[in-house]
Amino acid sequence: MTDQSPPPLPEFDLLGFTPYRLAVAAKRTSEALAKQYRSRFGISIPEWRVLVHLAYAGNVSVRDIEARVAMEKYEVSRAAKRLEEAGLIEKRAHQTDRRLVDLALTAKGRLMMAELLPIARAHQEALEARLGDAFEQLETGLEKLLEDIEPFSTEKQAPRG
Amino acid sequence: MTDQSPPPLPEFDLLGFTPYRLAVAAKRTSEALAKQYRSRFGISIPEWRVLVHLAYAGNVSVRDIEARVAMEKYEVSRAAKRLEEAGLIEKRAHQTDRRLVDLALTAKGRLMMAELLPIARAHQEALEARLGDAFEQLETGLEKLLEDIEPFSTEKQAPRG
DNA sequence: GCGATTTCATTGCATCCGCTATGAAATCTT
DNA sequence: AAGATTTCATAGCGGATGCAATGAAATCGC
Repeated sequence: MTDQSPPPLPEFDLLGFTPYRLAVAAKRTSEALAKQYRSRFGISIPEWRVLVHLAYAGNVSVRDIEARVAMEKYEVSRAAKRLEEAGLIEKRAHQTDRRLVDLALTAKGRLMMAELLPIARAHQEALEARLGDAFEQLETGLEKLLEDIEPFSTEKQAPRG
Repeated sequence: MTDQSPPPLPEFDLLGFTPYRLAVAAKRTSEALAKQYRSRFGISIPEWRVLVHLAYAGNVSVRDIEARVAMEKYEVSRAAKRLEEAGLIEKRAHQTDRRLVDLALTAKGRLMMAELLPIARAHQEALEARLGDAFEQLETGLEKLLEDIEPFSTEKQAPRG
């Protein structure tokens, strides 16, 4: 006789699945802020990441940003293109290595960041306040989770000043 | 005299910014698995989420899945469309409410899930093992972070068995 | 020093995504 | 019980994303 009843599937709890939980948490924590970035300043998350990096790293190439921030090269490239079109950053050819493109904030970009950064900071503080003690725990977990991906600049850090 | 030096920007550490860290963590933990889903089974993350839900929730509508899993209605709808085209799920009109679409795994879908679920489970276990004690901490943090979004079924739970 | 290889950045293409509008069916209102 | 409102699912459209291919410049190997 052929078996009519389907074979039982192994139990699996999606809501307890760590990759899922992290994805939801990431979306949840960035949603409100990303909406502000977009509606008030017209920038996306990849663009925001590039801007933040430029805000405290001076002139850097696409490659540098890719290495530091968890972004693919083409993401950086496209973000940079849009930011340049918006007049927020400038691209300049590198002095000695003409393959590299040096990125830097324009005055307009700096002004915008001067407005944006405190908002992000406040967001972070609100988040920490809401989590209370749980924030430390979250951090411990994230630290461990990211530990062998975080120390980006293992081989490429020399060229940077 | 005009001020030539740019105004100093407030300090901001992107690498310590929780939304950023969560995004990286989410990407990192799902990357390897998602690649397998895609290359070996041809399914995306939204599709995977729908499948998992169907695997242990029997017949459900798009609306049900939207309520349980953190997905928008149109994401579920499109995932369902692709899954139907792939022969992994079946859509049927609901008995009494013809607006609803009941989704259910096909035999083919069940077979695939029987293969997929143990892989996901092993992935979770490997992750927990790698994190060690830090896993509990991560969980505590995530729990708190998600707490007021997690209890989905507040109003719509009655219809489900 | 010159061709082969590698590195850096961008782009083409196909797909995917988010938002909004649409259509269909049920429920509410009077 | 008929019209207005709400709920459910999908489709259209513009833009974003991922991947692989391309182009340009530097470095390597002989």
